[in-house]
Amino acid sequence: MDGKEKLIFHVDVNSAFLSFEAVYRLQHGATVDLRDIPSAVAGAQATRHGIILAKSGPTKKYGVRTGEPTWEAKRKCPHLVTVSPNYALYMCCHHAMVELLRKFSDRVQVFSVDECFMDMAGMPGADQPMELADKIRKRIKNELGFTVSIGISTNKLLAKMGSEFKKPDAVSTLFPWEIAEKMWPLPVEDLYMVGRATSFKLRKMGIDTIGALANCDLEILKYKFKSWGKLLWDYANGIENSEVSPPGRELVKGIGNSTTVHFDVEDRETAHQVLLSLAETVGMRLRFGGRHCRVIAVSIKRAEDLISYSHQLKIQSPIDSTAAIYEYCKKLFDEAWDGKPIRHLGVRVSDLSTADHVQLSMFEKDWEKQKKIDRTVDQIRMRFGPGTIVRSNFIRSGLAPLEGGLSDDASYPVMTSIL
DNA sequence: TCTGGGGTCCTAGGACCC
DNA sequence: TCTGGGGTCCTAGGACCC
Repeated sequence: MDGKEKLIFHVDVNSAFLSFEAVYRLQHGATVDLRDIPSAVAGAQATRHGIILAKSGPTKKYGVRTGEPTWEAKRKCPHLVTVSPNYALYMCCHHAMVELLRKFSDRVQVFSVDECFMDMAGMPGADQPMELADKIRKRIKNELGFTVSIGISTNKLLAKMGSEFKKPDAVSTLFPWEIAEKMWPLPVEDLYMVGRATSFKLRKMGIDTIGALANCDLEILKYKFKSWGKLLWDYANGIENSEVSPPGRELVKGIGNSTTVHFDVEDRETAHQVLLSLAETVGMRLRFGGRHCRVIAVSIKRAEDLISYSHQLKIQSPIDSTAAIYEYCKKLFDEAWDGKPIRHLGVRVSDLSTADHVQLSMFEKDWEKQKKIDRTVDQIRMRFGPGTIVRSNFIRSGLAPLEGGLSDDASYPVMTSIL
């Protein structure tokens, strides 16, 4: 803004979950490095969570993709070694990396569990960006044991695109004057924010590369894609100027919890039970964050065709109690459910407010008594662990009393359309 | 024993008001 | 009980990201 040249780094952990896992195992006496063999982090198939969450380099060669069902991956790669995810470990690695990065800049933006932006303008060594990035890369490798790819540029978008160029364990630049040479020849789906649907439409228009998109008539894009068109065109031309947001926390807009139940849910009571376990976690996270919500939503995924639908409700006065959330969830579910077997259920709250003073509407139930119960339960769970208090109706249900994690990974801001 | 779970933002359409 | 328009709020669904 003040005419000073910007310098942004994007740091991306290579095969994050798998690398974290590999390092941990080596530190605990493993003789094989998971990164050197066909391996993957995958959910448990028995509970129908069986998809590939991260894969090693050798696995990549078999054409295995992240997000693909484990059985399919094993068909492509019969000797695939799979390990279960360990989110607590990933958060440890994440924190360790952020801590290290903060030694190089006071402006580090956590972007996800494995990605950070760094504003390096004016930092020591910033006059030699390649050398500086290399120093960071080496320190992470030596001290933390995993490798990263770093992209260097003058804005976040270009830095992020740049970090894709060379991996693992590498530093690349994508300065504005390198866009035409380095970014424009790439297939259009390599551009950040061009997903399946957009890529399909662009290809149908004859736009196959990022360069073709960049040189397309902006008016045509705006006509076809509305506000998306402008964003796509800007990104293809390397235009993006958001700040590396400071460590201060951006407030989360919504809190959700959903689960694929390990059997098909075919009756209302069981569905309610699952909703309760989801509402418990959502409620706790809401209260730990000192927030209340005004919108409650339930989502349902059908077993037969995996199609999801949802139902939501906006209420007058903000709530944060588990019992209140659960009551609304039951109502929403009963109104929305088509009666067909369910694979997946979700609870999500939004329109959040800070909990300072909450006004009670005359027309809605007084949840004050429930709030005291919640608070007590929360305290006990915090002191003695989440499993110490379980609602009696869960004991013989075969369902987890608290669905979803309470780890603080969800509290990290996720990437949005505006970087 | 087929495909997870956590987010954000945008848009279309309907209800309702002036 | 004819016609038009603008604005806001709400809901459902779709797109994208990691």
